[in-house]
Amino acid sequence: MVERLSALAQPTRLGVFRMLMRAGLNGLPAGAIAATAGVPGNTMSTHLAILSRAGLVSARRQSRSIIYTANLDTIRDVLSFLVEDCCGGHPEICAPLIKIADNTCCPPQTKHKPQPKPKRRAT
Amino acid sequence: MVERLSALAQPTRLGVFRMLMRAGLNGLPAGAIAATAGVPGNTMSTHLAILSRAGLVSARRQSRSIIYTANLDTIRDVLSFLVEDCCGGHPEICAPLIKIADNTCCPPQTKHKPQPKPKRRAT
DNA sequence: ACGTTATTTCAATAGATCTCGATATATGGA
DNA sequence: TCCATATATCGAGATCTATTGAAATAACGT
Repeated sequence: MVERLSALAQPTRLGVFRMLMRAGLNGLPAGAIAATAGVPGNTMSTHLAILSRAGLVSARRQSRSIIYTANLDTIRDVLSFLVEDCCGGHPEICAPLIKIADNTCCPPQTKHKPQPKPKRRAT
Repeated sequence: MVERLSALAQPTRLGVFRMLMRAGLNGLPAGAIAATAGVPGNTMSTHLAILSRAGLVSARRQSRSIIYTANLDTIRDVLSFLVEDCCGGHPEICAPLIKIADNTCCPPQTKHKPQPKPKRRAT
């Protein structure tokens, strides 16, 4: 589990992981990922290997390209692990956590990204 | 966000975070946390400072002890960030993620939610 | 004030990680 | 086969992280 969190705890890799989450089942080839992230191919290859070793992404070859896809089951395990037993007999405490899936992951219909709420006035 | 994930990507700190998630609103004093984890006080203090700077835990003084508590809002943001836009128009793909809160965080046998969930069709 | 307990901060070292040039491997086409 | 494309692996230097002894700070009791 630490390996999985470590894999995500790096700016380039976190960006790649989210890119692949959005890309869905189709995934993306290594070259496109590197180009989008603005990182040399060999550097990205190292990062992808780390994500892959952590089980967060899967790779398949398609002709000359290697297509990477996010592994939903693994990320589910990571999230579950973090909130495991958090309620300790007081489910109401965890109410904020329960809304994650419905509000963020699979927003009802038109809603997509959570809009940044204006907390303070811009100066 | 990388700072938050980095804070969790270390065995001692991940253990402490989960310990505090289970401890709930009462939290635990630094000394007890260090003793339970089997780590010297100053080492644990460093780890707690990292979790605190990342916003994952909060600290309050109570007499001579410093009581640490997990910050549920922050961990919710972390989880949301990871699964953001994961569905890309195909909510069924994310079905595994939707079950996290209900199955792991607040298991059904102790379930007692403040408001019902008249939401999507479950399978 | 003094001593005791609880925790933090400082400083130094050991170890791990990030990046990228050079090189190697794999695929497809002529 | 030879060449071009796509990606992976190696190696080394720079940077970051983890740990802990020693010293500092904070609160309480006497």
